[in-house]
Amino acid sequence: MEQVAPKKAKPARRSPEPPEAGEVRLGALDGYIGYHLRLAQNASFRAFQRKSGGADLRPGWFAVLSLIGDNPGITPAALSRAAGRDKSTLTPVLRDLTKHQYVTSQPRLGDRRSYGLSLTELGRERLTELAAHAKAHDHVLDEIVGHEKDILIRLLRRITEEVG
Amino acid sequence: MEQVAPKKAKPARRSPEPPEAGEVRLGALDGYIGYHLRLAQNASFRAFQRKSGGADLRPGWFAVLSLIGDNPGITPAALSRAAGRDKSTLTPVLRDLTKHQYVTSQPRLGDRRSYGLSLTELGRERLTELAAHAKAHDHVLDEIVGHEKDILIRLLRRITEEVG
DNA sequence: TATTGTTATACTCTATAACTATA
DNA sequence: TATAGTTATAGAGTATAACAATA
Repeated sequence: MEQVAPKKAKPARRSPEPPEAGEVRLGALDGYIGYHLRLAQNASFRAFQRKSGGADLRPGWFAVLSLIGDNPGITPAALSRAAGRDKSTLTPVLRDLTKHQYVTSQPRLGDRRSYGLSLTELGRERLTELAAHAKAHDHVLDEIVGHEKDILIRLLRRITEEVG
Repeated sequence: MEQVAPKKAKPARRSPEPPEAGEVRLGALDGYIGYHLRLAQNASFRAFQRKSGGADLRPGWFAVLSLIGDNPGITPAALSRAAGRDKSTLTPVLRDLTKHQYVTSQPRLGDRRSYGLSLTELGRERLTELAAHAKAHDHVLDEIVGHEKDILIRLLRRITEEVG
């Protein structure tokens, strides 16, 4: 549970009276799923950012690009539902991805309010590139959880679907 | 007073050609621990916010209050390490908690740069109250994961500690 | 020199509300 | 009336950098 940057760890070892560094009691917090969920997600997210920071990989891009790649013609609304976020959060992402020529839109025949999204050739290349980073990152997670990965994903998915 | 549960689901059930609502393929994303971690944490966080919004329960308060309660005399720096966030993020939280009379500071005898934190009687009451909300929320999570709670927490903790 | 706590600043992710153009 | 997409605004959570005081 240390900082992200260097490895200057060196237990202060003073601890005159009050609870110091490593010996803090988590107490009731330790039994909360929500607490551990937050810590783990945060740690994972920061590690991911760190690892891909140099590659112009916005954390929000990969999931969107990947979903479009697997669902050519998908609409922004369907995308937002699949990604579990509000449609308004997608607008800037899609604008960026379009500006970078990773994504194109086609008008939808039956509904002029909407439009279908798909990857350009460039977008496909970009996705491949980003997927390599994501895979490397997730590989670390895979190693940490080992053979219990299936259980973990099943539980997380259940939380996503049923919490409310 | 305003209920936040509109609950106006309305399955569109049209799906002419492109991937619509529920039938989106997650594709590669589905195998990523990081992806499910993010979705689950987000869903859980929002549910928690929704449930406790009326009670003036800032999501960031409970963990801090709880940690101080379990570690009287803890310093802000130790607190930040225990909570896994930067010390600068604690300053405003502690200011609020102090302003509300939930937390007090005592000077530290051996180190005049720092100070020890502890709960006031009011803070202890507040913590009890917040803990009830948190417990209710986490109870939902408990039910979702069932008997595999221990496994889940163990895996999450391992991720928190080892990712990097 | 290193650490504690504070301040200033900024970025990401996300949400709600209001608006348009359709449907 | 309801939905799709956009815009504007807001808030939570977090980070980094620089600073003064102290170690």
